[in-house]
Amino acid sequence: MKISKLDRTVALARALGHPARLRTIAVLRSGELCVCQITEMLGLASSTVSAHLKELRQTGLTTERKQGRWVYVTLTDDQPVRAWIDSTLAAVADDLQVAADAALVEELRCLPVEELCRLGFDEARARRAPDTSHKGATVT
Amino acid sequence: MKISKLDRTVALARALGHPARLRTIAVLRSGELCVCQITEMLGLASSTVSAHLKELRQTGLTTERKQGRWVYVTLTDDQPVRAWIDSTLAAVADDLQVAADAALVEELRCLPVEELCRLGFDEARARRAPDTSHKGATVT
DNA sequence: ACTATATTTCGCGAGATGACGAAATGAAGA
DNA sequence: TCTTCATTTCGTCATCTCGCGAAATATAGT
Repeated sequence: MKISKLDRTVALARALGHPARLRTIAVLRSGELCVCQITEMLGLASSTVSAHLKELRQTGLTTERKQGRWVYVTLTDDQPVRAWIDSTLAAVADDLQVAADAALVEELRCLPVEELCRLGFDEARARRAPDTSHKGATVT
Repeated sequence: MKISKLDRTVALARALGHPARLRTIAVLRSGELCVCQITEMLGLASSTVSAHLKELRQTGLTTERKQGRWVYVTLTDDQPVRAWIDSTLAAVADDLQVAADAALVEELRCLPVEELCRLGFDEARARRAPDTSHKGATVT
């Protein structure tokens, strides 16, 4: 038997009911990201991030695309789901953490993915601009 | 320190991320209900229902009003939250379970609360219309 | 005061969740 | 083919969730 609308909606709500997943969805609004970029932003073990991304994918909130060694995550193009995401994220528009995430990701996009993955943000950035300092992803 | 927008939004999503709570919110759209009516609809132990209602209240999705021995639950009048609830519940508009809940609650409203609480739905209903049969709240 | 009873709180057990590190997988380049 | 390495899967552990019944709380009526 098919999954009911009720259960599907519950699953969607649960999926956004965790800070790491909500932050991920929020930051994906600016476009697709590599798994290593999301991992850097969240500051969690890659295995943990993988599990979160799996849940987002299985719930239908995101889709993934594999390109070489890297996996890129995008928001679903399902319109009703996108609309619901938007209405949920409206509440975090001016959240400090979400803003910090967006700013960090903006920087991450400037770095070559292979360097970010291999070295981590601080090292990769040092190669590009050795004199600036790094603010962590987590707001205190 | 105050709770962040992020954490509050996560809490809201989590609160709707359970069938019993989502069904409760859905059925409250038709107006306030007594705890015993919600308990009858969900078919769960009253202690369990009490815990669910506590979470909905603490998250700010509902408010409660005590009248004599009975506690009546209402949706919050906070407009942004109401809007988010509406956009979430749009997805379950045509769900079987949600429709069945609405129909059942329609009947429950016709019964005096004191009889429903004391006897349960079947007994209370038998007193009013001894020859009709009862469809359970749970869709199979 | 005493009883009846609607609801909440408490204590507990089974199962889900989320974190991690280690090991497995799979694609790119040498 | 052999190595490298981004990502996933697996095993484990601590914590949270959600169900229940029993006991506590609080209110109405006698």
